[in-house]
Amino acid sequence: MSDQEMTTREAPAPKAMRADAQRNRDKLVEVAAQTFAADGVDASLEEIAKRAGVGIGTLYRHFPTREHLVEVVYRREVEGLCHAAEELAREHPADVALELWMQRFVDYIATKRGLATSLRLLLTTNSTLFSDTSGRVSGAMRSLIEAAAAAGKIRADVDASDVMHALGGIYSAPNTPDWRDRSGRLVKLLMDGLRFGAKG
Amino acid sequence: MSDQEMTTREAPAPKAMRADAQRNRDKLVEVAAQTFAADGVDASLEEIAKRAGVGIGTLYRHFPTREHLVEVVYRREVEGLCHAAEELAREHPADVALELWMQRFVDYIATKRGLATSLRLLLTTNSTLFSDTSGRVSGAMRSLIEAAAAAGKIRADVDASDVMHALGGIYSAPNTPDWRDRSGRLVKLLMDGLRFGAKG
DNA sequence: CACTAAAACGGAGGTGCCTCCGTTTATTTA
DNA sequence: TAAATAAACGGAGGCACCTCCGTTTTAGTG
Repeated sequence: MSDQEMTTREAPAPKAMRADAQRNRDKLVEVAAQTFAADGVDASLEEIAKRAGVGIGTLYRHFPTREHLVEVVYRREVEGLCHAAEELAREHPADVALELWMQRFVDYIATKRGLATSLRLLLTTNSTLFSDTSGRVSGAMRSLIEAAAAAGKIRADVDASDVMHALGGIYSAPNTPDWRDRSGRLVKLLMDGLRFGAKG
Repeated sequence: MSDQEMTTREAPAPKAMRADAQRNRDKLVEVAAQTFAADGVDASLEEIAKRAGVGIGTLYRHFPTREHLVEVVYRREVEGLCHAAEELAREHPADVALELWMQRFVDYIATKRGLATSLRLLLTTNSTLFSDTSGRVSGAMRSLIEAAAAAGKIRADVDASDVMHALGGIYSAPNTPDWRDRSGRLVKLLMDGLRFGAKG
């Protein structure tokens, strides 16, 4: 009711932000996402500020603690994953969309694993973080699966929670160097299983 | 069976330690305990090393992370508390011993509250830490209560878990400046309740 | 004792954290 | 458009972390 802004980009306060502030903030999140992915969540904040082309003071004004920044990056990741689900569904056959999305889901898991360590403390206070994001993710997965089943591309006797459960092994797998490859094979294997007996 | 040492002082490895190493280690723990109590668990490690009269390198050799040091200090605290129970029981009438011990228990709680924050991360991996120490503490309390009850100094229809429960309020009380005083009054009040109806 | 190997010491140095405040820039007002 | 004001910028500076390695000390051995 009282919203006055159309720019619904991620903003900490509902108050409108100055243009340069918004620009810098977006750039910081962008760079932080890349850097965390590449170097882990312990990456230097000064390095992130430098790569984003702003001073360290600016980074700290927007994100008072490292955890704040990590949380925003994580939420953005979830956002991207859910958005990708819609996009893939629009541009590919339902079963292909599902497979491509699951491949991307693997990356998300990797991120989540990395962040979980650094957010463990935060989670004790702000416990809604993981629960509501994982709700959104499984919602996205559900849409893809139902669409694929409705199109007869995969069997109809499974649901999102079954698939999520089948992917559970990714979570517990140790951080071996070939982790990613193995996860990719797991996804392919799972897709074969899903396709087998389609329209049956 | 294979123990070769009598010096059962807190030592990380069963291997005998060089005399100077042991000396420095003990001093560090001693100083760290004081400093953490005075300045909180975020106290500067370099400051602790300096006060202990050793180089920062020595501190890190003995305690690779801050958490290691905090944990050792905490265990020492528990040790002291349990030892105090025996000593007080030896030197005072049973009810006085119990009261004095509970006063000291208040300090222990304060320490534990402070450490809990910094150990929260550690606790997820090493979850035996709090469970086994609190087991020892409640054991000490039980001895004192049973002795006092057996001597007819306090009523016999309460046990350690009742008293622990009654002291629970200390835990949740906010960090007001008069926290300590109020806790002291709570202990006195509780003792009056325990004494009332003794030998009844 | 003198000698030696192994263990422990310690602090310089390189890096990151975070605050503080003088400077710059966007927005509002006249 | 120009001036005024509020907001944001940015980096110097001070402090703490932690590693690395040359120096010192201890505990055996002849």
